[in-house]
Amino acid sequence: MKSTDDASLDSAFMALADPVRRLIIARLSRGPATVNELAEPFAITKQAVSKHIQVLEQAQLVTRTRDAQRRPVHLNPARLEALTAWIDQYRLVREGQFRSLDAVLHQSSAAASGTQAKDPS
Amino acid sequence: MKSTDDASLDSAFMALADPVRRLIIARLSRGPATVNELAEPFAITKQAVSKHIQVLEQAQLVTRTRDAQRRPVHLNPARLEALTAWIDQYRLVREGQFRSLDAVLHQSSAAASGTQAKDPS
DNA sequence: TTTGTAATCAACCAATTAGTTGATCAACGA
DNA sequence: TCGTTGATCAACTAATTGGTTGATTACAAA
Repeated sequence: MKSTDDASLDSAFMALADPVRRLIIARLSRGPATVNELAEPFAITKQAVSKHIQVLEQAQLVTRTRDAQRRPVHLNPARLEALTAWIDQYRLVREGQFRSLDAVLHQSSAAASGTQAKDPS
Repeated sequence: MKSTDDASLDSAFMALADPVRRLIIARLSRGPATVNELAEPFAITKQAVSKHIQVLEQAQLVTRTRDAQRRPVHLNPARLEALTAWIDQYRLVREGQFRSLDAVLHQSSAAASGTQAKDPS
């Protein structure tokens, strides 16, 4: 199970695509917390927050431990790191290079093969 | 308009939470492309890909230029950078520190105030 | 055992989303 | 002007999501 699986990235980015879940992440970066503690700042029910945490857990962005009837939620920084790793693949691409070239690209794409950017992998 | 607005992060992470859109990003990192070119590898209609690109454009992850009847799509690496910036806020958090501490945290949370991690902002 | 608390499960609703098909717009080439 | 190509718009369907309320499980304290 690589940490940059397609489905894994799916669930992780999806999990972060919600302001409530991002605030939960921010809160957990200052230490673990229970569902009740996490739910407090929000104007939604505890059940709704519990669902959000399930989403984060499925995305492996957080883990839960067991302690009596409490189930403290912990941040999993390793998974966040996997996301930056994915993004960095593409944001490090040379920027302006193609911007002025694209007018030529589609014109020559049929005629001249090899001028188009080819897969550098 | 800061690049790390709440709504802005919303749309950006949401945009990346789809394998088709991530593949489009990957493709665009090798240079701009038209909708038809981007749609080719996928088993969905061109209209569907056009919608995906609209999502990426709203998230400001890509931009479009105008060239005759073609509308080449370009990657916007600056926006990707904003995402890594957000993530890095939280993934750089000290890891193991709280993991062993949380058993104490909830026990002392009611009695001793101030021992709990408080907002460092 | 009974009571109280932390959290989840289950069922349901409203809103959004990804995809489709069909029609339309815009620009080029003959 | 007419036909072709690139791309979007519009309307619709099926599936998913975020939220609710009410019931239930698990544990601890009395």
